[in-house]
Amino acid sequence: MDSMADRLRAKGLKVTPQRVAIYGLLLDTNEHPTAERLWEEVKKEHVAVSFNTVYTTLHALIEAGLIQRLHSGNAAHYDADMAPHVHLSCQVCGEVGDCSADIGIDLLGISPRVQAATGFCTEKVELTLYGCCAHCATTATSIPRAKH
Amino acid sequence: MDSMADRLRAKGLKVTPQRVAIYGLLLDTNEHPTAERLWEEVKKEHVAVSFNTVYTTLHALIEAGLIQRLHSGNAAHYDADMAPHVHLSCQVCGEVGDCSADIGIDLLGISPRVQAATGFCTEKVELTLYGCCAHCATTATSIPRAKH
DNA sequence: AAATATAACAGTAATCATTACCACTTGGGG
DNA sequence: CCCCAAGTGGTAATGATTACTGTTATATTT
Repeated sequence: MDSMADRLRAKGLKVTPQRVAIYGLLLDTNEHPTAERLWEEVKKEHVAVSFNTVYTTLHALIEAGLIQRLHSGNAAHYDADMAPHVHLSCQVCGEVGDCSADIGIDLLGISPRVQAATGFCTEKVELTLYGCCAHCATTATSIPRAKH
Repeated sequence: MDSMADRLRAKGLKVTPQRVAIYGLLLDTNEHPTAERLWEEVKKEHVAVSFNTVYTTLHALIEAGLIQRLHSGNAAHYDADMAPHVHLSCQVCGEVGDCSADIGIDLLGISPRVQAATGFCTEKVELTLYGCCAHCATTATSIPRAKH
């Protein structure tokens, strides 16, 4: 079967408990945690792992094209969903989520049009909306201050 | 006339040589420099300014809604053009530019649709394309290594 | 299944961007 | 012209990320 381990091996990456744990967590969640949050989750799970290894592992997974890194604030967020999609970054709670709804944007079609118009060769498209998520809007205790 | 100074005063900001220099540079260029690059440019111009002041000034300008901050890499880039537009981030030379061509994306229309679908209240939309700019593609001396 | 080469891990230290702090200076309304 | 809130500059601190190095585990070979 096409397990995580197979996918790792297919990219020439050794299969270690740490990698399986980190990649598995990213695949299971539809949130997009930061490296630090991911580290806490991994430790909570079962696996002893250093903070450094989280970074190096994430870097290895990015190089292998298995996950992507999002520039959605001051700290990097990581996403196992490689299909281009819209991200919602809440400036109050700091969470980054997907926009599940179809908002009629053809993200895939952008690259060829830009290439034709400007000669820019696109490798990755990132569409991020910054604002206040529905949850934080209701529990409006703190004033939304943009804390990039 | 609607000078820089007037715009600063209208936002309750004092007009200092440092602010005029920094804001002026951002208005003049259609590049989107980082804070460090901006610092070098300001010093080159005429004004003695500390690196710290560049940051605080940029922050003040952002708060006033006169410029915007872009999350287009590891370092922040700044843009005096407040209209939502597409950015092209070259992973080879690190420059961030505008996509002048119309690529048929309705950036303004996204916010209300997302609000209706998910309840997310959008304050700012950022659409960035990561890849290799036309210039770096021709002078292909270095291998494009995604540094993120 | 043991040996071996190679890649990964953990811990610390270093780097880079950004922010905080505080004493001193300055713009601009009264 | 004077005063004071706001701005500036210098240094120090923080937070995120990367580099380095000795040790350990994986996958492959024998």
